[in-house]
Amino acid sequence: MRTSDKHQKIIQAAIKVFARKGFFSARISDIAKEARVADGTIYLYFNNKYDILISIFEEEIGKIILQVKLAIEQEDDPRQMLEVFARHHLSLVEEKRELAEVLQMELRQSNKFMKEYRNTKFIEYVDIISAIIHKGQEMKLFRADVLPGVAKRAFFGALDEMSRLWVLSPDPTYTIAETAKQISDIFLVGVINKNTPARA
Amino acid sequence: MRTSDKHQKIIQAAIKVFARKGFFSARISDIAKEARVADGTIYLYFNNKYDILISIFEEEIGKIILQVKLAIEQEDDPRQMLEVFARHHLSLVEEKRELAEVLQMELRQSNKFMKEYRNTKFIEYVDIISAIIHKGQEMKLFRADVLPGVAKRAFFGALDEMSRLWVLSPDPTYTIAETAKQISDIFLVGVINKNTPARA
DNA sequence: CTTAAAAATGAATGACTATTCAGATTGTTG
DNA sequence: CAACAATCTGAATAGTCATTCATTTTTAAG
Repeated sequence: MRTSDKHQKIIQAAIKVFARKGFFSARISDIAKEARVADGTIYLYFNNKYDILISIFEEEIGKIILQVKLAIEQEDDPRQMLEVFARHHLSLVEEKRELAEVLQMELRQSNKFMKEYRNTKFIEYVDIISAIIHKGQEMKLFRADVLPGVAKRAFFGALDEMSRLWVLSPDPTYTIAETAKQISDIFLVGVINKNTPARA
Repeated sequence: MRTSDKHQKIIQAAIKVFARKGFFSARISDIAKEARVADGTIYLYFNNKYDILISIFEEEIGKIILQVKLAIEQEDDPRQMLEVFARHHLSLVEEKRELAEVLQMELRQSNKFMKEYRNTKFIEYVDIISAIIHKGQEMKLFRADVLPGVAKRAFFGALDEMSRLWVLSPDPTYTIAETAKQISDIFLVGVINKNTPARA
């Protein structure tokens, strides 16, 4: 039967449960219950608990990358591209909150308990920013003395820290669009006030 | 006997073990072995495994806050203060790598498995940045339209993402001083190239 | 050198849960 | 409607470890 698609059902259940309890505290039986299947059924679709987490990373980040790349291709100004990336990244918290929680919390420390696993999808995601910065430098829009390896992390880190906050405690003080604009703005022109000389 | 100071010995051992295996995979017996005490001894000094982790957060972040505040007090220009903060934050990876790993990986997801625990020390740490930004705005050095709640997270996030990278895989491509300068620089004046008009 | 308190020990206990697999159920084919 | 295959089930297994506590060792006092 194709309509039930247990694989997908289990993945979605696992996202919910991992988001709620964290990977280690989540029980297989919790996931099974959430997915409305027997505990044993999970092992027909996944090798073990880690495998479920890895599948979430691979499959879900894969989808996100496709979407973001598509949105960025619509722009031709790197400055706009950064803002679009920012808006997409921040939107995730709103549109797929549970997935965002799992990626925020579990993805980062996955290296610690899954020694062999290299998360290439995640690298691919962050490298979208490198590409934008590189393009900006080629067009002489961005300073040449900006280190791309640092800048991409700075931009990503800024966005991600905001996501982390929102994931931990939703705060409607600033909207997504506003925050995306503000962060890309700071990144582009800085916080310095150019209208007033130093030693004001 | 005061010279042995088991409490401190256990904390230091726990930092090592948590850094190596992560909180959940770390066994109490691992920590005991590392600290050269019996398993049971740990429970004379801590209530349980979580309590060890919380003690690490409280005590070690406390020390860091003191140091950073002291260093920042030496400066009077907010722009310099940001760079000093950046250098301190990044230095942690080099000077206390194992502690940095634990804070990086476990602190962030602690809310997930310790529902009640609010990490006020961590908030206090990040708020050092708010204070700097606020001061910069008061002095009219920083733009007034910068949202302090976003800006402090953006700056902290940028730094922290670099730390995260270094913690995961030490990379001597850029030095700490260089990276600190670069990040505070981007934050202050942005990546835009002012010498060339747009549509270059 | 006692002796009592304090500190430390580590084997035993008790819970917990990922994973397995013998059997049940469901779907398919002729 | 067989008869077989594919899928699913969930109780049983097996291993792991945090925590306890009866006993031993160390320290301090008289």
